[in-house]
Amino acid sequence: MNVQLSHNLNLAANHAVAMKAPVDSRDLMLAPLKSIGTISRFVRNETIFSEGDSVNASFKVVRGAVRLCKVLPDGRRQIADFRLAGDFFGLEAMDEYALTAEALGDVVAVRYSRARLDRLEDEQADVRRDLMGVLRRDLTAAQMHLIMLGRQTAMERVASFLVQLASRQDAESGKSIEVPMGRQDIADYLGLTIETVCRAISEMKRARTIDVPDRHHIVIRNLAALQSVAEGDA
Amino acid sequence: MNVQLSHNLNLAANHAVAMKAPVDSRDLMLAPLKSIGTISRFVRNETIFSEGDSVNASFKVVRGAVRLCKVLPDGRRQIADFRLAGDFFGLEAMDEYALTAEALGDVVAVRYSRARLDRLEDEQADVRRDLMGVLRRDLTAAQMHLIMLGRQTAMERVASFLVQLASRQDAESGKSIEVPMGRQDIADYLGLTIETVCRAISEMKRARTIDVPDRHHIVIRNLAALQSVAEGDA
DNA sequence: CGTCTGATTGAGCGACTTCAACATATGTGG
DNA sequence: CCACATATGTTGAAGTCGCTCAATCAGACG
Repeated sequence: MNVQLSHNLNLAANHAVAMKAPVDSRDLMLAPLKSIGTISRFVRNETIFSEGDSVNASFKVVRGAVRLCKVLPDGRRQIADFRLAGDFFGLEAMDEYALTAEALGDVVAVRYSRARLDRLEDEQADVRRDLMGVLRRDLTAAQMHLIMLGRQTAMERVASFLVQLASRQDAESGKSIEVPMGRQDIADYLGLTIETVCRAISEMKRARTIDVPDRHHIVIRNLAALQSVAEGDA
Repeated sequence: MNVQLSHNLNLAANHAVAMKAPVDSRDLMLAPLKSIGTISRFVRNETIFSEGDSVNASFKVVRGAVRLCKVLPDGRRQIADFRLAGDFFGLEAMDEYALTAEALGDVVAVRYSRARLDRLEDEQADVRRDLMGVLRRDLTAAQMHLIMLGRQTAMERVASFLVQLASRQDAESGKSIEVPMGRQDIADYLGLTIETVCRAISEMKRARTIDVPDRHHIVIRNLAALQSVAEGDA
């Protein structure tokens, strides 16, 4: 199951693909880490760590999904990223976490003590090299997210988000994708209100681009059309 | 009304700190890099590398400033970050640059061949460890930028930006800060139009929070007030 | 000077938000 | 298993912040 990852990971120019690695590469990498990780479980909406906490561990999602967010004093919330099965989080923190990590649903994760992780990195050069690759990918994803928040319209953001999810789940036209987060989480990730997200989804439904059998599932009826909307091809 | 605990980070200040390496650490760290770097010069608006180019080098700014941006097919532009003296850039790229790097004015930079850099990292563990720290700081800065674009108003963004600049230049109330980029660059960094940036600056001028002797200099008359605006304390 | 580029200000508009009502799950105790 | 409660999602109507369009201004430079 755990095989050393070749670190020549391809990062496609494609926006959505750039945000997430191909699914099969996730479990392959970083076998040496297994020796120092311990399993942690979190229930729905449980806080894994909070902004400002001193850093003593990083994590990797095994099952479930996590949101990384920050809440402003007046309650405004922005989600920086979601972490799904196979993703690391808490890796970018220096001495204090800059973001809060919360379980979207029930979560199983591997916890890596920072002290042990640092030691392992010193001992095994390839561990640090691979983790550096993880940071690079996260930074590139954050930069793409910046463009979305700074310069895309509401429709474009929602379409981009769905393309991202679809890409992550290898879904083509006709397939159904799982949407583990609620509408409010999507809104906070996209820098919109929940109402605007709903209206965008409804409009795509009307345009026969997607179907929504239930809140947590969306059928991609026309992926090409979705991508066009995401890119602003009107 | 309750003042939040110290762990509730001031967004703008946090962002600024995340962007800023202590000045004296810049030249001290990564001394081994000196052996493999070569000096490059770029003129105002020259492209250093373009989105999609295959990666063969990373850089460190010696003098001047660089913008990292992406342009959408229809011309919309988002600046992901500015790099000032002492900052690395192009470090996050995997096999293709995801962003375009352009010289704001005339720029002197050190160019590190990726092949040599990779080799040096393999040979000297502390080089890779330090560069990982750079990536961590960049990622944290990008996450703070995300919050700004997703959840702050125009006034808050402009104020945050000025606080950032001031922090980077160790400026207190009464001091003047240098603004190396034009209004359009500021707008594209903040996800606003140039007009909105102008109006925000004018309003702060009217409120006696700042003075603008010329386009490339701003006097911070009341840093505390500026920070309040940045945090949305109305 | 006149020209050019970048910055500033004003007027009107539109996309997204806000506020409000309603709908659809999901869960709980009787 | 149903009645009710709560959370989450959807739709409509009205308001607002930031954008667009347009005119004017301020330096820089030949």
